[in-house]
Amino acid sequence: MSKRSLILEAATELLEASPTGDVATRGVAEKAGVRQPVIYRLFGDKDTLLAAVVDQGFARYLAAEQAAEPTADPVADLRRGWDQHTQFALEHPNLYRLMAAPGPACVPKAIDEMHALLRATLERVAQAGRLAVEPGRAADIVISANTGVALTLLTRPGTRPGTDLSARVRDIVLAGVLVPEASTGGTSPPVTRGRAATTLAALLRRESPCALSPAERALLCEWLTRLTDDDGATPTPADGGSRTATRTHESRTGGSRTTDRSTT
Amino acid sequence: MSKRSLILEAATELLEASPTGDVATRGVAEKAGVRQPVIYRLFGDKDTLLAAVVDQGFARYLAAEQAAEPTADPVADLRRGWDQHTQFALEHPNLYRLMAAPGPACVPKAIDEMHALLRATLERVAQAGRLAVEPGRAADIVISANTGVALTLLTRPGTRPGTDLSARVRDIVLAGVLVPEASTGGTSPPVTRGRAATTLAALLRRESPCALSPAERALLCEWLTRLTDDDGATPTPADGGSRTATRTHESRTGGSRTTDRSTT
DNA sequence: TTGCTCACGTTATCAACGATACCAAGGGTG
DNA sequence: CACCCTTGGTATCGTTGATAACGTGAGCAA
Repeated sequence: MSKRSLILEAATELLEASPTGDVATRGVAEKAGVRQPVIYRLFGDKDTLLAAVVDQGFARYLAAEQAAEPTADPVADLRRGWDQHTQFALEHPNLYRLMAAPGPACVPKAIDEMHALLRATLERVAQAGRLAVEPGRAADIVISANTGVALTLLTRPGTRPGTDLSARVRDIVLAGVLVPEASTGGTSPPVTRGRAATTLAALLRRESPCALSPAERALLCEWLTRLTDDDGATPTPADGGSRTATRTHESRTGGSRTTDRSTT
Repeated sequence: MSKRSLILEAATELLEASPTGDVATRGVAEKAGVRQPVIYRLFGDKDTLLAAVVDQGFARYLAAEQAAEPTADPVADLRRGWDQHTQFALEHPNLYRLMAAPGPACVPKAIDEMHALLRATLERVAQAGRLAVEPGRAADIVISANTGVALTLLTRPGTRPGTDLSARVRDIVLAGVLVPEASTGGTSPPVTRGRAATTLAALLRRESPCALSPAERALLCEWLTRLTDDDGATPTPADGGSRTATRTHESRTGGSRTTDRSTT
């Protein structure tokens, strides 16, 4: 095994085991069985070394994802890609932070590869007539939102445990990027049980006089919150694919002023 | 001016002017006109100092935003908040990176304040009947996506210049979180408490699987019936202006959906 | 006044870090 | 053999975060 690979492997292991998310070149050299200046001879810089570590880690991840990608349903692939992205971030927090929020030396290679892979999937989605925006822009949109969700989950683990933030944002973003699936019937009624509960809870929170006692009201609000969670059917991964676009938001809420006119 | 403020100010200026996004305690001390150990006496740690810098910077931003917030149209406030968030990130990249991707010492205060402010706006949106998910979760969703967009714009300035990524993701995310305007096609639904209770009760009566136990459900239905009875009560005792604003936004701007499919 | 504590600051220093200068084999090639 | 280039090692520099030890002046009791 080449010394470069040894150093890369040692740096990867130390980085993933580091509580601070940082590694020292001396530690890497010692673990790799070489002297410190060898690192600078092979990589030239610590940032370059870390960039190589990130690139290698993401290359592995992307290879694994690319291997299992092509399915008959490109939209399902899209959703699976989002979930794997989030899962990878949670499993490799330090690596992911280095990629998502780099310092001076950027790491464009990993992101670009990821962008390319996502774009390929989006291209298949577009060929199926399901994509609503240009694939490149859609890839930017999806990657941005996915990165934000992953970083939120990383840096704030106490963010409402049990709330599957990633799945929620995924459904929202994909629904905004995809063409709504053939809506059942003419106008699909978007009034679900969860929304009704949300509206009622908000109204209850505001107004004071009520037909219920304060204790009843408190319990009612708690129940309404629980009802807010399930929008009718729990999003099981088996059925979830079809629900992606059932949320037809056919009127883009407000100001697409910049989207239509100026893009040319 | 206290030495603490001097140090904070010096650290802020150095941080914003730093190309690497990092500052040295010696530089901060020199600029503040004090000796280095004073920093450790006042803050105890470099991470704590940086956390204080981030908190102060975000407090200023949040104060400015909070001052200009309350408008008649809460949805418009929501959109403006998103844009100001993105703009602030672009204007203060180092500060924003420290907040969005912190190291060992987290900076929960700034994010929590931001979350609270956004949640207040979302509460007003919910009271207008425009919110589709629980305000707390909606705040998580919006902040996550907004952070991801801001970090993407920061770390990759070459991301398709001219494409207003932030506005696109904003429209998508808000469309996924809000109730579609004029969903029933006709007039805006008068969001009274009794009507929401009626809707929810009807939905509960129809669908069987539920997050509540049968006993809880029965009691909930009874309460909803009682809430339905007081339908004639005043919908808004104090602020009557909020409801008039639910329709201010124009409905649509032509199909932005299938416009640029053919770009390949 | 004297003696004491305590908050505040300074000087000097440590340990770890990234990075570099300089040297020492090894191995082809003429 | 001499020559050069690659590869690696030794020793070291400058900087950084952080700390120990000491000094100083205000407030306060006896």
